[in-house]
Amino acid sequence: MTIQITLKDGSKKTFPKGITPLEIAHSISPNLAKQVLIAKAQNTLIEVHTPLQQDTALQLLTWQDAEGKSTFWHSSAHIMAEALLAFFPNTKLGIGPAIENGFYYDVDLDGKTLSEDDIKKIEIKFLELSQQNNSFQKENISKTQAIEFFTQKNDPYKLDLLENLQDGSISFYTQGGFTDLCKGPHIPHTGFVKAFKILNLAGAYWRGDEKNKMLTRLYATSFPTGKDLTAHLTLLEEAKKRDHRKLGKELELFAFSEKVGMGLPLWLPKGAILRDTLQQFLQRKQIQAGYSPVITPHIGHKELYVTSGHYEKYGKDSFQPIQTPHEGETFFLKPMNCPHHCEIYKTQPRSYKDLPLRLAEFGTVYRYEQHGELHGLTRVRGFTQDDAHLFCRPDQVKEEFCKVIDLVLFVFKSIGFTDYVAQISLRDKDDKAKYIGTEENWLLAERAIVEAAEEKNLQTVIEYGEAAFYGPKLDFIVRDAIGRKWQLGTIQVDYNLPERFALEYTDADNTKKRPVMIHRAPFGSMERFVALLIEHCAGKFPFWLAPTQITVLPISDKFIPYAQSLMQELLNQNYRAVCDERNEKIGKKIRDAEMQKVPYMFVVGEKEVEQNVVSVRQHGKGDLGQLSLTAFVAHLKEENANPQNG
RNA sequence: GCCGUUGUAGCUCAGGGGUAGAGCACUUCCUUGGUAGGGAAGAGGUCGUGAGUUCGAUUCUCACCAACGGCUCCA
Repeated sequence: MTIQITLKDGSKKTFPKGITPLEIAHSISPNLAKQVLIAKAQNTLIEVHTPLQQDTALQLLTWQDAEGKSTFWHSSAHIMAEALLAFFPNTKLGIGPAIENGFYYDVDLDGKTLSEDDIKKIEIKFLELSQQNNSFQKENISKTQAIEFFTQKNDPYKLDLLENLQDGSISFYTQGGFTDLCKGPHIPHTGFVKAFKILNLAGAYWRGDEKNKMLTRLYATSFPTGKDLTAHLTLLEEAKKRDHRKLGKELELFAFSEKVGMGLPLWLPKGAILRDTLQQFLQRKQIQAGYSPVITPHIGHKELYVTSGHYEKYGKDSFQPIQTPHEGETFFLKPMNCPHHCEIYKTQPRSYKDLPLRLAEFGTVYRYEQHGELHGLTRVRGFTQDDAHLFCRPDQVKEEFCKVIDLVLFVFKSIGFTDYVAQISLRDKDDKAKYIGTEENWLLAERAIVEAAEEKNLQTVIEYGEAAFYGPKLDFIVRDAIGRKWQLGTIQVDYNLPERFALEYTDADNTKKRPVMIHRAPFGSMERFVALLIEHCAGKFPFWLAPTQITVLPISDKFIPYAQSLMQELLNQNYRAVCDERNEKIGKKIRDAEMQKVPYMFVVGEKEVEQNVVSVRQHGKGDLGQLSLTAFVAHLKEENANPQNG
């Protein structure tokens, strides 16, 4: 009795029936057999000791494979639980899945907290256990037995999990002295895990529901060699150096003040220049694309938000109202710009010929975010959206969508963002009742988004049920230095506000029609965009965005007049230049300019004055030699094309 | 809002029951220099805020505030 195995490279081999993936690995090479963690047969993960009974397409997965890693980490979570229980036997276990770059386990420590010493002890115990090469043994078990087991252990979380499991599909895994409810699969034995570190502790609600008890989440990672762990920790350190909060302080871009209030960023001179440059860049591009800039106030009458529906939905969770002392009026800080823009739409009767109408505003909004949620510039309470609202006919939705995607992609390309994903959020297929707007319009809009994303060749993820109640949307998701995901650009279709504000246009047949509204923000917000920009380029901004573009460094104060004249000439040509007149040696001035990541430095002394030239030094690259100012400016124009002209 | 950690000079951090220290930055003086830190002197802090324990608290306890790591949330 033989079976045919098709391997990853397409080759077919014949083996006796009942052979295991591990034996097959052995037959290929003993080295592979040492590395194989898990196998994949007909797209299902199976353990390496599983006998194969029929013809199968088989993949042997190692640490090099994503699924090899996640299995490795999941098994590591079991070992960590075993190590933890060795010191805290009363701990109740929640869930312990693999995640990106590691794994976690949610545990109920029975009121105890873990100290640094405890962590160290657990880490040592973990390695002790892994060295025992304990195999992961699976045991299928009936639901009754499982419930009995965890009732005896008094573990409410596992019992909760069991409630949702089908009898017959329940399995336990045991390694060493530790048994856990788990559907598997696992790596062959604990010995594969040679390096382990607990990264941090955090609170997490059981099942992610804030009504439930908060458990302690141990985040950890593990590797097949100590070298891999060291490399990973080095990577984390490097990422921390890019953190926009650290660089924002070092490069004097922005700050926070307890007195001003949490989550309310103060833009320092250098940060303000950067932000302003970005804003002008987009503003110009938008005018080219047929947008009309508008400006609206920072507060709005309560009635505005009653009409928009935001008052009812968010009124009590927002910044509290502002009362006028005499008229008895109530105002709110504006949490978004759309209602104001709807009122602008209504200032005159609109014809189908006027559409699309694209109203754009860099509008500052205020939202009362939970204080635990605030994070540097990426999550704040007062921020400026690069907002615009496109009022269009239903048949224009797709074209407008495509144009916005073009604009977003242009922005990303100009900045050098390449690592992003477009997330399309559509309705929940099973619960269409919670959405407003007609079925016809939804279908039209959803199709328009999907098609537009396809036409523009976006790498997309479709999420059902993630749409806003008022319409589907497309968000651009970008990662920060530490791998956290943030929504930047967004494009959202809205059927709600046109309805609530009773927006109309007169169609060709002289009937009143309702326009569709599209919200869009390529940057998302100036704050979040700048944060990710800082991390993306590690503070080394492209020339056109650098707060200081050129620093002139006189060798001694004899040459300050010449240095000043150079600076002035650069300023006259609209470059951002400064002159370092401090009584310091040139080495020190260069060091400081390098640390501030200024793109170009002019070193000027006797030679330069005599020949009327500058010695140019480029950040991170060093001495470029001597040039006349004219030649340098020509070089700049060649090297640093401003994307505004693109 | 919830769980955990942290809070000492403008910044980065050390210290510790008897009212504080370093480096950088800052001010003044010396130095006038050639591609990543020249030298000296000086000024700077109610040790996050408030209460409690104590003869005495910046240090120990508690509460509050804020930052950080997460969870929940995110128009």
